[in-house]
Amino acid sequence: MNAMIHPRATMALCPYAGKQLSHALFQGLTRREMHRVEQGFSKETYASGDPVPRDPDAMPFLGLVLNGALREDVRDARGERRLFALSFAGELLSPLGPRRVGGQLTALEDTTLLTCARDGFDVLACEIPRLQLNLLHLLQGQIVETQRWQTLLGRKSASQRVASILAWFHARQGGKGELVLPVNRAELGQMSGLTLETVSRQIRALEKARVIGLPQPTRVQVLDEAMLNSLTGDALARRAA
Amino acid sequence: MNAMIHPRATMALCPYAGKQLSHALFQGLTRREMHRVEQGFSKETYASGDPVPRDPDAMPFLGLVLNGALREDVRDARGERRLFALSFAGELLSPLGPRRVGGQLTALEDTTLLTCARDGFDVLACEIPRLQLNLLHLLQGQIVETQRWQTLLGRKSASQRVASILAWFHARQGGKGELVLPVNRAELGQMSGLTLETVSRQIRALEKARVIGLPQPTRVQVLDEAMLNSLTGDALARRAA
DNA sequence: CGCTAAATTGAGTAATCTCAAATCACGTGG
DNA sequence: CCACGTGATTTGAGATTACTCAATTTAGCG
Repeated sequence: MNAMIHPRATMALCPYAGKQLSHALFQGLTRREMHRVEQGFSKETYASGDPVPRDPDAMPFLGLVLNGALREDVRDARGERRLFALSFAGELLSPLGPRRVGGQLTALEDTTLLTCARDGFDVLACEIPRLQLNLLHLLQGQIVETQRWQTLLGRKSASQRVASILAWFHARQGGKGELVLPVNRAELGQMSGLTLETVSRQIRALEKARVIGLPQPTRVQVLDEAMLNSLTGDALARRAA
Repeated sequence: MNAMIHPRATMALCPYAGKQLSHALFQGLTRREMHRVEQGFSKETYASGDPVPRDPDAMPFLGLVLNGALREDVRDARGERRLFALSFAGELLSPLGPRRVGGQLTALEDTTLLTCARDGFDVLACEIPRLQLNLLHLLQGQIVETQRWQTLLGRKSASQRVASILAWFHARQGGKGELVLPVNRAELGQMSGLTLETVSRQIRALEKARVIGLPQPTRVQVLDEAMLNSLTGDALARRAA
């Protein structure tokens, strides 16, 4: 994307930045359609820590994370703000329409976001049926993803939850040998429904078991990927006919 | 999308049964569009306990529960079948596309289901933009619903989970004074991530606290709705500016 | 009236949380 | 470059919660 310096939350709009937009939402579109899409969407870049100035209540929108990562915080029953979800490159940013009260998006690293007002998207989708199909595919993926969390939160032990989250980050970051935890222990706990102490103990246990290395608290080397995956408790349970 | 006879499962197909199809998915459609819709969807009825003979893996479809209720079972990591979700009248039946391996739908009571193959729906949605908009609204609602479960499973105590589930059934069944639990204690436990014993103890505790009455194990009288709601732990947390 | 499955209850155990203290990581100023 | 301060992380110990296993009671049904 291009140069863009900003103190806090400056944000540049560039309807078409010269490079191809690449995202599953645009799969299979013709060049003409892509051109149309580029007019309807706007691209924004955020530096690490920048809030995304959007109020989905006021104006529903569709967001695509082109690269980087975002965190979504919600306000819980007691009014506390807590980490609710993370979105990585290639993902759809939250669903659409009004989000939970008090939701807030923040860039975790340098992030490029492609957004489009909900109304505008409806128009585009009518013109480009393929766009609609792609959106449904993405939403489906999102729901499957949510089900994974439901399993995690409902039926897993602390060690399985932590292994699952690490494996998830690992996969999201391309399966490299080393991954970076974009959130601290307390936030890992909020995501997994555990306390920060329990998260810490489980991570250390994985380190002591030589499943992971921990050169720094936020850096994790995956030493034994197979073991990590098996510790998630997600059996290979395919076909049990 | 027509005639199809099934071995087991009493189920009648009636492309158009004379009565108006009423569902949020069809809100705002013209009569002409409704006619088109009626051709694309098929209506099926199931008696209590009937399985819904669908393999979403083989043929993705969209399902609307017109009345009655369905349960969805999935196969967990150990290959065990367990209750995953319930769908009541007016709801969208699972999302779309491939479901988890081993998923199975079963009618909990006399149920009318309106279904449409995924491909057919895409065609319809192109013709009728409003249909697509409505679907997105429904999906959004579904995701919000899933988030509610995520909160329940991740951050609630046993008593809050049980209160939440009862309050949820209560709301789903129209908020009458008495509600019927369509599932047993073990299944309530599977939904809420608790054991059947814990569910039982919590329900009895609510009874002893005179929040609910329990004339029969599957019948619950809501004696103190306000108390029940407060016990869910979902604070009224609006605006805390 | 049995029979069977569901539900309840009890007692002991295991896992996780809470609270508190110690250690570590890292940026700042000397 | 190093001491210092702050916040994150780790560790420990005891309290709680929910689970497990077992026994008992209840509900539904022929």
